[in-house]
Amino acid sequence: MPSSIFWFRRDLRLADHPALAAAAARGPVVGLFIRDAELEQRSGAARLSFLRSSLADLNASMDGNLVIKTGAPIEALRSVIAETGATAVFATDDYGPYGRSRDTAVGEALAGDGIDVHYLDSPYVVPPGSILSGGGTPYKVFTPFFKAWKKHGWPAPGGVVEVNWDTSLESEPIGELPETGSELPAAGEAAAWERADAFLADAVFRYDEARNDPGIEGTSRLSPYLKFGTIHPRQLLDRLGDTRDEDVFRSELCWRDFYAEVLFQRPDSARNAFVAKMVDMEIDEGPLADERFDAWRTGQTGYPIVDAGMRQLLAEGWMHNRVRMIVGSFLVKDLHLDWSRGARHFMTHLVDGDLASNSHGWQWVAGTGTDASPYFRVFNPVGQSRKFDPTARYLRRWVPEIAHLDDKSIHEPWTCKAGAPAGYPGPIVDHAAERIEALDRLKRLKNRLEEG
DNA sequence: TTTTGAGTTGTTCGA
DNA sequence: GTCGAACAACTCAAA
Repeated sequence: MPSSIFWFRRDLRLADHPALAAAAARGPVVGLFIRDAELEQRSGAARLSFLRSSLADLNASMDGNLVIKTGAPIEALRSVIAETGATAVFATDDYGPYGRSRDTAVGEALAGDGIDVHYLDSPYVVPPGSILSGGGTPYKVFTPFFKAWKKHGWPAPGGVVEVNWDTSLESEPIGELPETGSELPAAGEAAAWERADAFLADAVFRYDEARNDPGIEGTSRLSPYLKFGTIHPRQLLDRLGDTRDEDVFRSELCWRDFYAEVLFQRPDSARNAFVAKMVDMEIDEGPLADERFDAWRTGQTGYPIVDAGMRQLLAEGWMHNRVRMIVGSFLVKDLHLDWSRGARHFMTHLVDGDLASNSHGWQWVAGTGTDASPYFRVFNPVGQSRKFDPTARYLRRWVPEIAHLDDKSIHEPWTCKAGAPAGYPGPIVDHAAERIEALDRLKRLKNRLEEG
């Protein structure tokens, strides 16, 4: 039997892998990863480094038989087909805008060459497009989607796939690990399970509360592994019980599916407001806006919780989710900048950067997304800091200039009796004033819509 | 078709 | 310090 090619993309694991199992059932398999310059350009150093470490781990699990090719996917696939005489290509289906158009083009081209192309399974619990509301339309609200998703169900995870790897090809290099200056998590399938086991044995049972405290390890930290498929969400669901806290974690996995579904239905929503009328919202641009964006980006806004988050992002390629919301709200509602500007910065630096979750997380914060959240929801960066980091453990870790301040004034150093600490900026804007400005802009938008 | 209930994560004000 | 109400009205999803 001639070999099949298994084309790895966002599924860098050997367990619970239906698409790989389908390839393996057909005979020898060339395990291929294509270094696509188009995708590498979109990754910052941290994500690229994590990806390459994940590939190195996968290669080790495959006894060194992972084949790397560099170039446009169709050319790389044709060259492997020419070298091995492979007659079929298998891959896990991709539902993002770039992946869909790439896979359609590749599928048509290879079909023309007489090659069988199979896209199976997905990186999600339920593949996008499978869950529709009673009216046959896609869901736009999370809660009914969550209910339908649970009702729909999912297959039990499979075991490790036994593969007869085709060893005839020389591989190109995985690529250097770019210098990031970031502390990245350990990559690979075993590392994913180490993290998952630790989380599922302990923090998951306090998840509802603990996930909101950025000063402790209360979140799963599994997002980078889910991004590259070193673990599949099915495998996590299979380990969850029915306590309230476990159900909250289950809902977080469902959010990942939900946003993939929304992006699948509306590919334009990666860059543009999901709610069309919000594109007319007034945003600030120009030199002052750029200066403020730079202060935000580098963690120099004078609001400790915002600066802590932005610095954590640069240092770890990751930011605590509670803090993602706070810095997002600050960019959009205090600085009046376009959410997509913040989203692009996140996508550059996040190790777990996922287009669907990132774009729609930002749109939720900006009020341009799928939920009908009340317009007066503006995060207060001081209030959030006091509420969720009461002992300032997170602030002291990431903003050492103010670490000596007491637990009360550290959240708003400008109120410090001894005067503002040296080496830390004063607040670049006044939150109370900018909150009112944000509400005014929404009011003005509404008035314009009513007139027009 | 119409009706009804509900909607991730908030803030502020005043009692 | 704590608590409930107001914020302002709209869209979605199901019955």
